[in-house]
Amino acid sequence: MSDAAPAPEELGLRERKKILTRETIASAAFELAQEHGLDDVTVSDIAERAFVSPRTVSNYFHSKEAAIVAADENEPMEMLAGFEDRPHDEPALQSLRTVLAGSVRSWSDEHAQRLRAKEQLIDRAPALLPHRMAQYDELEDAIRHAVAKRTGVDPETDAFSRLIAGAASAAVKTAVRMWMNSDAGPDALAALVEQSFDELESGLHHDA
Amino acid sequence: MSDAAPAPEELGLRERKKILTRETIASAAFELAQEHGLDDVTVSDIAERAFVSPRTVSNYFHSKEAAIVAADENEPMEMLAGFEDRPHDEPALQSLRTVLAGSVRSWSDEHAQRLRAKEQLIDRAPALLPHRMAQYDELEDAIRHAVAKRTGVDPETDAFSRLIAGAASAAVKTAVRMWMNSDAGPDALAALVEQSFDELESGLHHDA
DNA sequence: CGCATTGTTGCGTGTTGAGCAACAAGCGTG
DNA sequence: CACGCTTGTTGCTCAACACGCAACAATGCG
Repeated sequence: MSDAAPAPEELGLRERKKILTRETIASAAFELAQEHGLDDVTVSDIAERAFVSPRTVSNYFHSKEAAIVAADENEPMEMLAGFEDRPHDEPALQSLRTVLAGSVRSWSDEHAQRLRAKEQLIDRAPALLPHRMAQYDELEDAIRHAVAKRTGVDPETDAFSRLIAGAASAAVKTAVRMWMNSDAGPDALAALVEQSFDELESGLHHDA
Repeated sequence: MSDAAPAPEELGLRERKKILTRETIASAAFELAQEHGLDDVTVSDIAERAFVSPRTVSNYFHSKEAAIVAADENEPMEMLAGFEDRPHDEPALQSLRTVLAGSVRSWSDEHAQRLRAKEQLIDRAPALLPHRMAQYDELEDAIRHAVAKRTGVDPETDAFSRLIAGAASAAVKTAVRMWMNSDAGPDALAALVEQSFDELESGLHHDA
């Protein structure tokens, strides 16, 4: 579950199949919701398009909403890849700025476009919002653990890692919200992320 | 019944009754979940304890989870009462610090205790987490609109109000998480809120 | 004091989430 | 390479749920 440092990422066939199934279900759910609207999609519909049984859909997600929101989502751990390699004397906020902006910038145009569409769908179907918020919470958790690990503190009891994780997550969220109604690509999103981090670094004084 | 309802305004009887019903249902839901665990509570149980029909529970909340999380919740607008009265030349972050910390400090010990219990319950029942995150999002929205209103910008397109709202919300969340496993009162929570805002103001440099 | 408005309730229905047991598809070991 | 162990998938079943609808009751207003 929580890959520490070891590199052995040779996944068995089983694991890969599971991941593929999960992605297929999520994509099917998202596409259907986009086509017919959230209320006119059932788990049976999703199952059918994903070539699995309805029961299997339930095995992967507690609800169709969770499945929809999971589509094309970036693993928080992937978003933070490279954080450990940053110089440890660099301020954490700056490391996060570099890594997160870089991660966003590496997205393909297609991936970015799907994420934009997903954000727009969530705005149209408010029932999805809690689940998206939970995803930001996962990102926040990943950041928090990464920061705590670097500074050698307990992620549960350390206030600073919590706060910086929340702030960094808010920076990403802000950038996404600003970007989602434009027609710009990943580069523009990355620039917005950097801009948000700049304001955080300067203590959120309005002139930024 | 069990709650000292904060509905002091001169609302019609109808409005007050609705608010009371909502609070009664939410409290019933929370108490039952605390007593028996989330999975062993049905909407019928909740309805029974709240002296309403199951159908009415559905009228107020889309799910029992939403009802549970709504218990003893502070209206975001109330949390921000007084923000408009702060001097307009004061940095927004400082105004928020004062208002939010003050709001938290004014809570009764009982209210604080119930909120703590709710946080603990949410940790035990992860299915509640998305809904709590959505509540933080509501707080964030309220902050965003308040800040945008003061500076006269469009809350939808202005990046700064989004970011500061997210950061302030993260400050509150951080404080609550740090506080929830202690046995301290509202004053201690308020102090933690102020501490988080201090770190935000100083640009999140670790020495804070 | 009626009439319009609006909250509450019961009913019916399509959907959901999950436990269970059977089956099949990886996987490890000898 | 074949056997058994582990684990993902499926169909079945059922309690619970969300919600539209229409009747009813309480409130608010003129």
